[in-house]
Amino acid sequence: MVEIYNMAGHLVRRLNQISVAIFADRMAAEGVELTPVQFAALSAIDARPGIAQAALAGAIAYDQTTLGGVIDRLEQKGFVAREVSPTDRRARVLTVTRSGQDLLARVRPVVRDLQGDILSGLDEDEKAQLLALLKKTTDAGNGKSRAPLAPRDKR
Amino acid sequence: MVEIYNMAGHLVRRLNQISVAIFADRMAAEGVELTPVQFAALSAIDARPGIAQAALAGAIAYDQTTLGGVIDRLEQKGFVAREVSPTDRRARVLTVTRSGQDLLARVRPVVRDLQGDILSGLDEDEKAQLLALLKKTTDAGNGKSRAPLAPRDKR
DNA sequence: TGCTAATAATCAGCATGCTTATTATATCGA
DNA sequence: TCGATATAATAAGCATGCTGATTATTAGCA
Repeated sequence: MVEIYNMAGHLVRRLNQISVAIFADRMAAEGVELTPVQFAALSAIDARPGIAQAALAGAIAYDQTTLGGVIDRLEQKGFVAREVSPTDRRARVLTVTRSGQDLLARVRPVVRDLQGDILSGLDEDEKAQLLALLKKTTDAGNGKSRAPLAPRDKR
Repeated sequence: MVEIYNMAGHLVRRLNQISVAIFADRMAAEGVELTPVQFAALSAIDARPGIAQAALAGAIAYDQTTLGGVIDRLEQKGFVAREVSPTDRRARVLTVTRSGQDLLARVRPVVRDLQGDILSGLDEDEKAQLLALLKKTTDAGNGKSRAPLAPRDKR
């Protein structure tokens, strides 16, 4: 056991991989073209109609550039509308279209249901424990992505 | 709380994101150009000199195509040598170069050390618990990525 | 007010990660 | 041994995810 298999980083990568694969399978079974990332964005916009891209990126911890691309695709599929903000011409304001709402209604129970499958091999207590620990540590590690531990040193 | 924030998928994505960011920070601080994925591959090759790409992909749960690209970059940086297998001309056999070994020696303690930081906000008991649960569920969910739950239906 | 600094979005560029398809080579069974 | 099948690697194509740069716009301050 001189290796990576017990490392948090590796295990988390693996579990994320499993999670994404399960999501893809379920959506395919449902005949729906939607990635986990797209679902999260759509769901979050639905909860905050009129939110701007930057704020949304913060809310669901996506990189702003990445989110731009995600919204592109959601817009192209007709699930999201993107408009210039009336109060800030730099910002783009997002809303879920009717078609997006229909999709959400259809897909939400499937997504809720599949969460349990991601944590396969665990009993209910263990799942709850794991979830609680994940929540605790992600909350603590909050600004880790776009706010580097070390200050931007270049210049 | 009508949302994604308590979902396993979202939390795991976040934690992976945090993990990758911490790794990148530490490597940058070390003046080393190495991603988590590249480190895992290099470390695994070092543990199994002469392993072929397909077998390595299986060992560390990487997609075979993805691994091809990872090895490309490790080879280009001079950390890994790739040769046609003497027993199977389809296969490419991998070994860590001297330079790769030096890098591993230098970076391994840093990687080991950073694992604890990924699980910030947890005490030692909680970290051990989370690690054990992650291990248990990833072991159970093993074939989830390249072995779909539903059979390939197209055609 | 006018200039500077910050912010929102986007672009280019690179690394994962996966799918489908293609090529080269092995393997297995008739 | 030949032929169908399987396997190893790679290519093309798309979706995340991040960095650094650029443009447009806003905010803050002298």
